[in-house]
Amino acid sequence: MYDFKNYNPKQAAMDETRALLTLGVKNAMANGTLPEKELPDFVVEIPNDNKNGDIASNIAMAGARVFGMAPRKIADAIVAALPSLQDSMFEKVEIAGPGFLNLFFSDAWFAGVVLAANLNGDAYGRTDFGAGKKVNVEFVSANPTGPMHLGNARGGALGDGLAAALDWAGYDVTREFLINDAGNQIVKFGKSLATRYLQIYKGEDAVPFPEDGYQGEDIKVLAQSFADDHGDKFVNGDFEVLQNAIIHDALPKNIEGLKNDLAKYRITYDVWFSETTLHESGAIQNVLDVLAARGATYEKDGAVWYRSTQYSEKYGANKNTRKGLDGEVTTEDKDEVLVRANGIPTYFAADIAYHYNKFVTRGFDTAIDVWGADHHGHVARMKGAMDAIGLDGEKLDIVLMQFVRLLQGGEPVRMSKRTGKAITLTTLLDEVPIDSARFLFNLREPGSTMDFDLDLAVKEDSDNPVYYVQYAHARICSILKALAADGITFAGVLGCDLSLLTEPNERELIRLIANFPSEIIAAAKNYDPARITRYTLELATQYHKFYNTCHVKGTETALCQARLALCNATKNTLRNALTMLKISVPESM
RNA sequence: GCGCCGGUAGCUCAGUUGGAUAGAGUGUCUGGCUACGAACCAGAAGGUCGGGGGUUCGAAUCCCUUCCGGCGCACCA
Repeated sequence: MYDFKNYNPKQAAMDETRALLTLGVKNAMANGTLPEKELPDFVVEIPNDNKNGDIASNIAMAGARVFGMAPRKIADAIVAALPSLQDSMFEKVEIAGPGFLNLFFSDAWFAGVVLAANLNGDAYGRTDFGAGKKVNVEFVSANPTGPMHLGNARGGALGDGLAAALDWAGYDVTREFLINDAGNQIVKFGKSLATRYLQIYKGEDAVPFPEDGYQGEDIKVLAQSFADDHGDKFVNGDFEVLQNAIIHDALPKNIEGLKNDLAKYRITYDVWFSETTLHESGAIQNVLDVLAARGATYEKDGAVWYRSTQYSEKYGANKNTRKGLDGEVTTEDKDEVLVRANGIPTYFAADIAYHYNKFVTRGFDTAIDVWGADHHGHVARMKGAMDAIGLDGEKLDIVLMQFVRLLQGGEPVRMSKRTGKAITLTTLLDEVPIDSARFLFNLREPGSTMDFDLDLAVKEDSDNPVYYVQYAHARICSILKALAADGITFAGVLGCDLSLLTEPNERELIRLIANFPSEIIAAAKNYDPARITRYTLELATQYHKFYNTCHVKGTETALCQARLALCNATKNTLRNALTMLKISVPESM
């Protein structure tokens, strides 16, 4: 009888409104109160103020020009021609203001929300919106040459939250980390390590440190560890032999460290993808061959170039423009090198091969990359490269994440990976509760720069919004316990008279619960999981308001049970939202 | 010079495909625990939506222009 699987109360109401109004217009045209014209585009929306209805439409205003009539007259004609609302989700329709049609939910709609949120339990919020399409979400992908920083903390919360939202919205999601274990930065890593190793035996002044080397303390620690295991046997040997040996020793340790830190941050990946495998398997060579065969490359100055300018233009790439000393502006193409004159492929070549692997080898419908804003110059040419190789650049979506500014004592703390003075993710997670970090880093949409207030994050009190949300859940659990102590238990939603839930704060709470599935879909569609975090704040706020105006304990049985059903619906929704974000859901605090 | 992302209350930020009186938190001020947890709630004050044009029934939202802040324009990744 009750099947609420995938039920999305908000969307259902909007769909029904559209169908009703469309039918109303058709009926009005059939009975002559509206002229026979093509149905205009119109909007169905939720008004800011529910005095203006639960659902509103501008159909009468949108049709003013087509029908050649005043909006209010059109509205009258449509309302008169509507079918009976008896079995609909609505109890009445009003005409208001310049011609808005405002629809008000019936008791049945409110009851349906409470039923769905109770009966669906830990699946409430899930929909089949994404129809099982395969989506790859790649995020963090920090260089294994050093510790992670605060940007990675934000990228982690963002990517993991996005993956969760997509999962709940009905996509088949793979979480992925690309290990950049090849290329120049690894060579630099090796040189830095080897130098530190030699300095241990010869003294710091005897062996100059590379100017562009990694300065961090972590390099010294890794070199010392290598020295502890192998002694001085590499000191007088070939530098490259030492370099390779020490990379081979240190890199797995760093990768293990990345995995541990991310696991502590509650991020577990489905795939850890090694860039080296692209070099070794011939995947890069294959991509170079395909691009060459399609005429997308040429040779110049001993290097292989890709015609980036030509392919990336449709994705918004621009040419280089320079202003000379004489004030004359010149423009030039910005083609990219794929294979250097020394025969080594660039990272760009590897990246094309990597995305080719995602789409062709592994068959993802969509690939989403979460990148720092400093990589935005790479976006257009990466998408263009997908077209160039015969795929579709539109299927590659890049989420650009703006920077994090760390605040401590109200002052910004500057970070720099090179000098090694940054606050690392490891340090952060030692100081800040994980719940707090995950919540705060996922509170802002990706496109805005965010401040991370360290003083606030470590606060375990009500200033910290995560506790406000968790407290709402603890309060619900507390009511259940208090009632159980009096011998009262929740008998289940099916026996409740949900039409008793008529207080404004009850209705408002139900409306918010109803939004949950739509909120997840919006987060998935807009690649903005921060919506979920903000939603938990709204829901907690409304629950606290309900709590202060509507008592559960001490009311007569039927109302008490109906309110228990509402509490349980809220509890399920809060728990599902927080669990999605991998934030804990305490029963008491 | 070219491009990307921002600019909304003192501060931090929401604002859905253009909709009705632009919202919330925080801070300031005033109230509410002898009924389920006061880590809460209610109320007050606080706005030229950076500026200027335009599009239309209607603009924080779309277009043009301009100012300010962050970032990017490598045979680096």
